[in-house]
Amino acid sequence: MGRSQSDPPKSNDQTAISSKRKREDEAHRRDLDSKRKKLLVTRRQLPIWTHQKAIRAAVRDHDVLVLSGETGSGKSTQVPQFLLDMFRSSKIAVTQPRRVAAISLARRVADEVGTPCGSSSPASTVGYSVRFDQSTSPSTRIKFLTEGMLLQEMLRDPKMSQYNCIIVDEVHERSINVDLLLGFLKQLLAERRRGRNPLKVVVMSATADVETISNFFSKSAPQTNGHSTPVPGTDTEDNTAEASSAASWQGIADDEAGAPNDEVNASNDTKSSVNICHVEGRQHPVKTTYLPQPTEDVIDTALQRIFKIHCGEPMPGDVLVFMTGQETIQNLQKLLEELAENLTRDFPKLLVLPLFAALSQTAQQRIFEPAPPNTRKVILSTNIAETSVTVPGVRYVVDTGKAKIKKFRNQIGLDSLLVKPISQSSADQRKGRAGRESAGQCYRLYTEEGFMSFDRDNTPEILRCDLSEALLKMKARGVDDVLNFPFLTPPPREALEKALMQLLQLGALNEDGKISKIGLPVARLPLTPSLGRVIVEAATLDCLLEVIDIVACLSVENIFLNVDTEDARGKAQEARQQLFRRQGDHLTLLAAVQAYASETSDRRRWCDDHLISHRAMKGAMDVRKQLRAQCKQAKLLPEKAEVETENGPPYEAVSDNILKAFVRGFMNNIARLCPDGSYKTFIGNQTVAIHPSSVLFGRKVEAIMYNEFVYTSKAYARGVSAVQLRWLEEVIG
DNA sequence: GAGCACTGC
Repeated sequence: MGRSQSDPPKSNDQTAISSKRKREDEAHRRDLDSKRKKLLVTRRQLPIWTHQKAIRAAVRDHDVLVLSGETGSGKSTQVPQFLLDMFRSSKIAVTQPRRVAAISLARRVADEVGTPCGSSSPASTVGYSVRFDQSTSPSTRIKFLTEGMLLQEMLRDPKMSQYNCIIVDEVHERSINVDLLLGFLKQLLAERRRGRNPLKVVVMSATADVETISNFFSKSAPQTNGHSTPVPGTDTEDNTAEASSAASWQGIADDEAGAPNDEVNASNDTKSSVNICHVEGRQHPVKTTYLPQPTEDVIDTALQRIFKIHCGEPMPGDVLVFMTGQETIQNLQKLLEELAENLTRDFPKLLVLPLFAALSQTAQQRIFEPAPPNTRKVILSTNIAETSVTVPGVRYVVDTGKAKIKKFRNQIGLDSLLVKPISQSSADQRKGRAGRESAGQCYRLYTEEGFMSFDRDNTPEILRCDLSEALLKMKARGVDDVLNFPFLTPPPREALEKALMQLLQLGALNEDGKISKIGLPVARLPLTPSLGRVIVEAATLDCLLEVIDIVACLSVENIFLNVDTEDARGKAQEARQQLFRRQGDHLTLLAAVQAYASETSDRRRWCDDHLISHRAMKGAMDVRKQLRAQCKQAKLLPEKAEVETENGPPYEAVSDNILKAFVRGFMNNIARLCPDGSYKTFIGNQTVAIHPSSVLFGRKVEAIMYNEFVYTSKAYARGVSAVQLRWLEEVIG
């Protein structure tokens, strides 16, 4: 980064500044290097370290490496580094299901490599890319990204030409994005093998069930694009300078994976050569205890177990209790706190902390604070502690064996969210949370027979959700025959057909099943096809800025905080009342965004005064900014649309059009009022109740349109507005 | 007068 000799002569001051700068740079480099050397000591102790040569050889000699390794093996941080010098001229992508993981892994790996992270320096070789936060440099060689981000990149660069290696991590979680990604990669491997720029894929999973994935890649799949002709493949080129012998691989290679390799490249080009590697994890032992008899009352059993641990087990050692939801957590918290009052002084104190996603950031932060002296923490948590949040100091896990699980019923377009038994792998994941720092214990509040009756693995999301978004992404990638797409787990044909029907109805597909002029921008928007369609419709109805504001709110958690105490009502409730619009939730959200955006002095305080979540509002503003930018790119919004909605004409003038735009995207979600006072869906004649969180709750209007149809204790409509039935004809016509 | 687990673009 030194100056070239052609630079103009510098003044003394400039010379002084530039030499100071040089000294600082030098110091910074030394800093990074000493950090790197220190970390190298720890890296060498990781279980995966001894597999380095084998992993490099496997990637060199095969198209796909399937790597299984339990927590603590070091695979997420080490594998990208092992492969770095094999791909000199291009990038390695590493996908993660969650943003925090992508960012923290990038920071860690940057330290280990000895490079600044992300965009902090043009020389940085390790970066990350997640929604709203991209941190890369021209020199980035390892890029951590969320699965959704890589899918988004794939829509813009179908060949993924900037990457020679794609590492897909945490595949065992089986998010719909990971399934989609694996299908696309299977197709892409075949395409890229024919070119000069072959692609390597590494699939990493925490469970030993690597066979399914291995078979998936090594078996041929029907071609999805008719124009491609099978070309005899060449063996993958040896693009590493290292002459590492494949012999060291033999000990680890699985015979079953090695066997089909010989024929792979010769016959059908959707087959890839696959190798399997297993790396042991590093966890402390956890002792498991089951109930002798099933329990009638899990809450009561949990209560007793927590007190037995607290009074019988030595300090320190916090307790993590896995429960189903906010309500049960708060109930148990109350019971525990009452009983803890009566504890004699012989026992340590008890600090009960709830943990669920809807909790404010500061309340969640409390689990990381050290407990006061002579106090044991009991954390009552939802599934959030299973994957997303690591609770420190836990030595005891209490597992109720249940979770709330969402499932989409495509026959009626209804989501159910019900308490169900978890899977065995989920139970083991929960148990593992007791052994992160030292040996621990896990109390399962079910019998061993109960455990044996659990499903082996979580049901992949692709079998549980609305497929319209996934199918539209496929169509946008040119996958015409979605019924024959290489799915790792093929969804039922009925579910695929239903989603195709939905896309046709939205006008996102042409009659021939190919993506339409409307479908293309919809596919690129970070929204469901329905909401994307609403955006496109709003552009023609001249209310796009307003609709973007509403859609932004619908894309984040509920902006209205729950009021559970009488005290919290009163003034604040009254202030919020000013935002309520009689037409329903959509215009109420718009009023809230406009009021928030026009508040220039203290937005946090404005939120507090109105019982509105500041976190959600900030999120909505991020989405709004992104949607506006993307709408400009898609020419839905004029380039110079700098008109702030809050300064524009009153939205009353366009309020009907706003709701009509929503009706276009949610034509199946219309219900009309019946003489008995209930609402029945226009299609299917199902009874729906307006959710208590809606401003229309308890109101009677001619007809309602809603964004979500969720079954919990009964079938509820959420995100509801009053509409006129004649709009339906108008919108369709 | 009743209540949504968790991610992600």
